[in-house]
Amino acid sequence: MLKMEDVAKIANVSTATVSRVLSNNKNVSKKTKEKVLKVINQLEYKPNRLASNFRKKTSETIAVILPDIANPFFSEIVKGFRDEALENGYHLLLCDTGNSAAQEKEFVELVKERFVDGIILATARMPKDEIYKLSQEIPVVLACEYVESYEIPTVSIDNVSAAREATEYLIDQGHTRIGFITGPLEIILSRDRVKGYRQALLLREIPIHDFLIQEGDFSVKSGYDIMTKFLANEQKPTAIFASNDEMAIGAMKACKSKGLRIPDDISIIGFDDVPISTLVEPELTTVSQPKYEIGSQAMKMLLNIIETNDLKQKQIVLPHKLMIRQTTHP
Amino acid sequence: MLKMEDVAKIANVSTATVSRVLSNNKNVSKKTKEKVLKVINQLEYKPNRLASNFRKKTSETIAVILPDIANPFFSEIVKGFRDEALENGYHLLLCDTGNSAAQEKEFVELVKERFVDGIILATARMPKDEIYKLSQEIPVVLACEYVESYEIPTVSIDNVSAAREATEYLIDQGHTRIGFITGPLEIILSRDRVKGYRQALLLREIPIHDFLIQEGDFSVKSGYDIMTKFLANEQKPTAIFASNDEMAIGAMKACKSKGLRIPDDISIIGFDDVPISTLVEPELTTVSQPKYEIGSQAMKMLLNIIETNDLKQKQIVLPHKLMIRQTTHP
DNA sequence: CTGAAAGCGCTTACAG
DNA sequence: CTGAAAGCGCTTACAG
Repeated sequence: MLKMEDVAKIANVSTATVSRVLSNNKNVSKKTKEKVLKVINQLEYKPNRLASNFRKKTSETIAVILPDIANPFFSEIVKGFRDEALENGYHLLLCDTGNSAAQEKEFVELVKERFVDGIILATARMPKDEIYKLSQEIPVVLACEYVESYEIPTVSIDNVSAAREATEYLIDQGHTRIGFITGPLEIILSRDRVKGYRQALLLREIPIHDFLIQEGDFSVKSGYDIMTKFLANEQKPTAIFASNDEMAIGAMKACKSKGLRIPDDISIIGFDDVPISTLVEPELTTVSQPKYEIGSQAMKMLLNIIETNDLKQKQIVLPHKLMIRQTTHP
Repeated sequence: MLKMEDVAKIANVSTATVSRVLSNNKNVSKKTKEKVLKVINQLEYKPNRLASNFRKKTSETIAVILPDIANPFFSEIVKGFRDEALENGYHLLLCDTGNSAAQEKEFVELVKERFVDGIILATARMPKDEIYKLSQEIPVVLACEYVESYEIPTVSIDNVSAAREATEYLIDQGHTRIGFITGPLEIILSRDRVKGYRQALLLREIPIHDFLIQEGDFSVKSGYDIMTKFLANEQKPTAIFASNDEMAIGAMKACKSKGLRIPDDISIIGFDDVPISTLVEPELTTVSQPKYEIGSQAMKMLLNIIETNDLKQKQIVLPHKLMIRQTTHP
């Protein structure tokens, strides 16, 4: 393997100069630069990244910690991360926690040792103050969730308002018994969506029944199971709002298996607008998030923190949109 | 940041000894080892991975190059990669080519500079001989595809036989005009599946019509468009075999929009058995691959090549299974 | 079993 | 604008 020394010798300059050329340092005369570049090309010299990273104490990689890469919601966000990172010469180290808080913690530790340049948490299960602590040690951006009262950089939609609007939409259609299938409550965005749901009922002076709020785990199965439980109750809900599309689809399955027609007998709204939501029948009404945008903006923000150490905008809130399709009346 | 030197000083040993303790080298007395470990724990010393990697010329990361992380087929395989890698102290550098051959090539180059310890190609768009060349430069395992006539390590199902069997299943049900929606033909596994389809027709002495073989790009939309084209033809197929589930689902949509009943008017078989296949209605009959297993075995093989430089088994073929559901008659 | 010392291939003050 | 030289924090023959 060729070293910088070899290049320097042939180009008749010092390794310092070669290094400067490679890093696009301005303190090199045009003539020298051209000469060195020519030798580099001829020799097909590739600098040793391991050495360079070690020397500069950077790895040019960003750790992305997320619950489940197989979840199409996250894979779309990851595309945003990736494009933005790659464009700036960074690579992604993907850490899939398998929805486990313990794994999440482990990854955070692992990743700190690895000298990644920054961390993106796409949804966090750890408590706010730990995220805050982490962000003091290493650049961190939280994607998909908004954290109040801390100076943690976040990129997300307004989950509270989004959930409130979807619930109000159901209320506008005359529903008063609206079942809410929430995601795991240790996750901030889950709590925010519950908050939005409750706000809507409160605003419209509709009584809140605890029984109508049930916690799932974002899987199709949990949606199915909870819906089955709802339907076994004598005071069945007439509409369902689920905190993600998978659970909504699980709920749809349960309704169909009981012979209920959607949306005539029961209305259903999901959250996220993942591709499956237009593949099921009827097509799912759902709250759409700008997934790719969340990803790219979060990465942009992180790289900005890393490179300038100056963060102008601490929190970005992106717009959401209720996609009215066929599981609710228009 | 603490260095090894600090630990050595306090423990009253040389850095060489500390390094040996850390790497679990046997040439350290039990007593010394304990002493050093104690100091390491007290000081909460973490070795600098960047330095260690540089020195050892390894990065302890594996590059995974795949077409599309958002595709649930790949995300399941990635889980297999990840679990196996993590268990052995390796991390994954995920490179999503966005289904582009050019991007794939770029990643290969990028990754070679990065000193990753090995590469997994989950499906390759580059020609066989380039894969072979690459595998001489750096440990490579090809996942999902089988390459004949080269010594490239692969982990896959037998795509030819799987496609043949699925086609024969349709023939057994009396179909003779079977439309085949293939994936991009630059991909080996696409060609293998076409091969299996043709073999089945040949074996059963059913004429092969070129018109019935159409190339999609693995997307729902391409399945929809091709199906629409099939249906516009006066000699419509009575059954469809698609090279992945997304295209099969696209085909289903097209059939439904024309008022065709599945499976009564037309039978459909997909490939891969991704989660959506049981969420659509009717549930999709499809060829199931052991996705997770493909991932973990491929990673195991790669790590084996890296660490022992000795590869006992060059090619692994895992079993597939036709999952008969509701888009075909039983 | 242990240590002294060289060296991995870069980058970066420093001096000119 | 350029070079000599130190040094990043480890690991690894080598010698004992």
